Amino acid sequence: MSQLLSIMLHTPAHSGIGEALTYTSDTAIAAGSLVRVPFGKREVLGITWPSQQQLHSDDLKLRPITSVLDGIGCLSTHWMQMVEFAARYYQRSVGEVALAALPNQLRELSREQWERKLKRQAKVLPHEPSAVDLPELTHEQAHTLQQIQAERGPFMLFGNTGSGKTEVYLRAAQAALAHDPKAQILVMVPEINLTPQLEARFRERFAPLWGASCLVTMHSGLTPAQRMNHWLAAHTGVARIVLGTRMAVFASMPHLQLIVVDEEHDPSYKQQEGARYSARDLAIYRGHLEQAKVILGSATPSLESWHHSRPASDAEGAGRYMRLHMPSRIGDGVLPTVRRVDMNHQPRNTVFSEPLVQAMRERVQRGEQVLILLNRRGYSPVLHCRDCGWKSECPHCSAYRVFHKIDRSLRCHHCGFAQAVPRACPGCGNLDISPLGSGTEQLEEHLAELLGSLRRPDGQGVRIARIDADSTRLKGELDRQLAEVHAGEVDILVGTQMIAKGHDFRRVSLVAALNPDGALFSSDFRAPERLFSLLMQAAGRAGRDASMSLNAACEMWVQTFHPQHALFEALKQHDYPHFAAQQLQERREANLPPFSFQALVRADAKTQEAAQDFLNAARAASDALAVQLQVDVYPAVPLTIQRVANVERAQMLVECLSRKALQQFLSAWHAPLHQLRSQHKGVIRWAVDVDPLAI
DNA sequence: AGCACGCCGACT
DNA sequence: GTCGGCGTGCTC
Repeated sequence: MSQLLSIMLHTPAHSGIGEALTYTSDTAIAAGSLVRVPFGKREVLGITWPSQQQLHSDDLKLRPITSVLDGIGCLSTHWMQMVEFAARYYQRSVGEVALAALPNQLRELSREQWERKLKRQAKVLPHEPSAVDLPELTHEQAHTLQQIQAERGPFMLFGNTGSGKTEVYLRAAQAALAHDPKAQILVMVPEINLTPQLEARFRERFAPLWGASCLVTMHSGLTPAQRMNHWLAAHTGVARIVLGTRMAVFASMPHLQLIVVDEEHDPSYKQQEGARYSARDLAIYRGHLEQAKVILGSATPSLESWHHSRPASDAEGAGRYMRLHMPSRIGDGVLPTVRRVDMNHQPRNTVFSEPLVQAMRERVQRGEQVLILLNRRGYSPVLHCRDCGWKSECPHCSAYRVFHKIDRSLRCHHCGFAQAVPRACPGCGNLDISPLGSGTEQLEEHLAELLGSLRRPDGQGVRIARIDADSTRLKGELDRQLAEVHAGEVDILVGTQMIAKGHDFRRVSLVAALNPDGALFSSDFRAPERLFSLLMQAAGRAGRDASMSLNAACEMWVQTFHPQHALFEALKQHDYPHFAAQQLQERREANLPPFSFQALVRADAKTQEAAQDFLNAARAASDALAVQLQVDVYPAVPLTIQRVANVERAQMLVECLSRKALQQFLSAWHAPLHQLRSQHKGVIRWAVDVDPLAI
C-alpha cells in the first residue's frame, strides 16, 4: 500500500501551485526528509512536510518520489516551523523559503553522489582538549553574564564600542557549550567583511577546547562545496558554533541553545531580494521556538529593539526584551570628544575646513592616524557643462553617472553602465565640462595637494590611502589595505562607511565626517537613526587602544551646516538613550514604526504608468478589506530612483497599527494582485516587502 | 523556478 | 525560407 507525502519544492508563491505537492511512496518517510522527486520533465529536490490539509488524490495522477537522501537526521520540526513562519510573514511560498535555505549543491546531488559525500563527511578528527587563558572580566561584564544566565531573554545588550560585548558573547557561548555536550550556538554579523575578525576570536577561544571542526562559517563568500560541508556540519551537530551573515539564521541546528546577533541595528540584516526577511527578527522568533536564548548587541540599537527593551519604569510598561547596559569602555578608554565645525562660517564649497586641515596636520606630525568619512565614491557625483546645462545622466536610469577619474570613466552606480568620459560636452561641443561635488577619489587627490609636503615623525612623507567599494573590488584587497593601515603605513585613510564598521584602527586619534547633513532632513524617517549609528560607530574607531597616551586627545569631527541640530548634540554627549527617546517620541506622534507596521508593494514595469496602474488597481480591489481591517493603503508613487536599467519602478505603502491586521490584509491581497498582474501589460514583476527599511 | 509551446523580426 | 526574441502556461 503506497503512502501519500506532502512535499515542498522550490516554487514561488505565484506559480499557480498552492503550497505542498503530493507524491506517493512505497515506504513511510518522516517529515523533514530530503527527497528527489519528478517534477514536470525534471527531477528536483524537495522536503517532506507535515501535511496540513488533506492530500487530494482523486482528481490528480500522483507520481512516486524518486529517492530519499537519507543517512542524516531529518530537518527538525522547529526548523520547519521557522521556515513556515518566515514564508507566511514575508509573503512568500514555504517551498521557496525552505529550499533557498539549503545549500545549492544539495539540489544538484543525485542519491549516489549524496551517499559518497556522506561517507567522506563521516570522518571526524579526534581532539585532545587543551586549556585556554581567559581574560579577566570587568565587573560590568560579569554582572551582564549573570543576568543572561538567570533570565530567559531575549536580551538587548547595549554597550559602546570597546565595552567588551564580544567577551560577553564568548563567555555566554562557552557556558552553553560546556553545560550541554550537544549544545549549538549561532552567531550573526551584518557583513561578510566582519566574519574573519569574529571568527578568529571564537576559534582562538574554542578550538583548543573542542577542536577546529567545532566552528563553521556561513555566508555568501563560501564556495558551493564549502557551503555544503558547513551546512552538513551544523545539521549533524559536528559544528557547535555557526558564525555567519543573515543567511545563517536558516542554518539547520538541531541543538541550538544560544543566538547572538551582533550589531543588531545594521540594515544588512534585512534581505533585499527574494523573501525579504529580517534575520534579526527571525532570530528572535527562532529563539522563542527553540527555547534558545537570544542576545542582540549594539552600541546604537535599532529603535525597534530599543523600544522592545524598554524598562518596566516606562509609561508603556516593560518591553518584551531585557535590556542589559554596559556603559564603560574597557581599560578606562574614553570616548572621543565630538567637535562640530560650522560650515556656514567657511568659504563656499569648502571641502576641508581650515581647522580640520590644521588638526590633520598635527596628528600626522605626531605619528597618529586620521580617518576621513564620506559616503560617496568616485571622483565626482556628476559632470556638468556650464554652457548648455548638460549633465552626465545615465541613459538607462534616472540617475547621474559618477565621474571616476582613475580610469576617466562615467559609471552608473545603479545599472553599472560605464563609458569613457567624452572629450567635449555631448550637448553643445563645449570642451569645458566640469565635475560637480566631490567623492572619495577627489578627497584623496585633494588631500595630497593640501598635505603633500607634510612629514611624519620618521621623516617620511605623508601617506594617504582610500578604501571604498572601488578600491576593494578585487578579492582580498580589503584585507590587504586594512593590514596596511594597521601596520601604520597609512597616515590618512579616506573612505566610505565601509571603514566605519567593526575594524579596529589602534592608532587612529581623529575621525572626521565631512558632509553628513543630507540625512538630517531626509524624507526617509530612518535616516537620522542610521546617521547617528554611523557617526557613533565611526567615533568608536578612534582611541581603541587604551594603553596609548593619545587616548585623551581622541576626537570625532563633524563638518555641518547645522551644528545645533539635536542629533549632533546627542552625539556630542555620546547619549544614545537621549537620541532614541527623542526619535521615538517623533515616531509615536507620527504613528511610524515601531508604533505602527508597514509593508511596501513594489512593481517593476516597462513604463511608470503601467507600474502605477497595476498597483492602483490592486489598491482599488482591496478597498473594502482595507477599511474593514483598518489598513491604510497609499496611492502608488515612483521610487526615488524611478528607472534602473530601463525598468520603471513604483511602490505603494501599506500601513496599519496592528501587525496582525496587516498580515491578514497582505495574505488576502495575494490573489487579487496575482490576478490583476495578467490584466496589466508591461508589468514585469511585483513583490511585497514587509517591515521595509527604506520607503 | 525551469522548461515547453507559440507567435513575430533580421539573418545563413 | 529559418534562428531566436520573450509572453503564457504547466508542473503533484
